[in-house]
Amino acid sequence: MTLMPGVQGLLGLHRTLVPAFSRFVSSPTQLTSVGLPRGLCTVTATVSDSKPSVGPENESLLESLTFMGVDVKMVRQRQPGVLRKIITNEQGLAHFLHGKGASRKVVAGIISRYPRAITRSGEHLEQRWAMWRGVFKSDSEIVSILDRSPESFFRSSDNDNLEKNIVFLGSLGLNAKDLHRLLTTAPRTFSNSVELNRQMVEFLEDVCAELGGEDPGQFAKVVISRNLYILIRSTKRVKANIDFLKATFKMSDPELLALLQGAGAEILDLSNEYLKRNLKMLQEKLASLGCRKVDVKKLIVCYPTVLFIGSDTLSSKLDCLLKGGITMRQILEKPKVLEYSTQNITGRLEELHKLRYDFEKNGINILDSSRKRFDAKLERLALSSEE
DNA sequence: AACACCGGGGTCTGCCATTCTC
DNA sequence: GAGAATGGCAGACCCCGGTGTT
Repeated sequence: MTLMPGVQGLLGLHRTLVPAFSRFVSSPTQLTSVGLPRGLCTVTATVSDSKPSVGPENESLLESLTFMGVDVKMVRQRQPGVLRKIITNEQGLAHFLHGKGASRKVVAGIISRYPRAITRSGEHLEQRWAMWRGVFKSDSEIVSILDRSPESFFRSSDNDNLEKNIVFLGSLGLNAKDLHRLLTTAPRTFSNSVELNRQMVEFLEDVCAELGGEDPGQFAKVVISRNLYILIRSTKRVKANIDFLKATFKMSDPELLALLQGAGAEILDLSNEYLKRNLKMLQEKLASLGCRKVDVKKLIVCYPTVLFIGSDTLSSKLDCLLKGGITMRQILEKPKVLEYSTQNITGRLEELHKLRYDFEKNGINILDSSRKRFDAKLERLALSSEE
């Protein structure tokens, strides 16, 4: 974690860029209103008529933000307290982010969506960025995450905690690639308190141990790398889902253990109500199509992702397959076809019908293939039908 | 060469509620 | 008591291709 002590000072040199709105300040971690050189910030306390009960908004800050293209209305709606602050670092933040390749528009978007970002000091930003750079390959990668989710980067001011998280997650056996995927996909994980992350990991280890698993540490690692969102969910939610699966299908411990560290990991973070609703609809739908209870269980065990699919989507997907001449038996045998969009399936069925493709004879694997492979197959079919 | 099996990769924030801190 | 920090929630799949087998 190498930091650049000179950068803070450098930032200050650029404050003259927009002299009228120069409101820079840097303090060790966060901006505070005590012990700072007055000359570095504009202190304006104009009475605002919008909210007389609390302190007035800082007019010069409002002007500064407006000038930067920030959506002040949005700021007021999200974190109104920020607008009342006497000392902020919006220019420093903007300069910092520009230096990392962010456009003016991106910066404005970041501040609009997570106003508290402007309360972070230059030094804090440098330090946090350096830590993220330890995981990412380039500044632009980080900029794109910030643009996507400013809150993930700015919500916590605790850089020590961030470092502890990186160490902790690394200690689980997650390698550099895993960490990269984790931070890209679920950046919020790194703003969680390390204690919260630890709780989830311990919870997963306990689950494994209770089910008679041999290596709880490995289990937790596998579940996390299979479901990158799990650390930003509550243990309450994950527990409810595990209990629900266990009770509903009366699974044995080894059966459940295998499911959870296999394809089942990805449905653990669904909202419990959603999971229940989807299963109920699935059971009803399959029953109406003549499937037995054992068929449903078998389907869930070998293809738990089916529970991820919303009931309307699933229903229309099944209808579309059945209408296209596929049988329920075939779908149960090759449930992966359900992974493709209804639109994709519909299109493929149409094309195959044109060529009088015989699903009875050839099976339905052709529906579960990449676009490239499907097109190649189609070409071959067209050629052979010409003969 | 064609197919089947199977695992991996992408992607997911923005808001509200509660607790902490000054 | 205000604002900051943190926890938790709803939302709701799709696609590709390596590799072993036939």
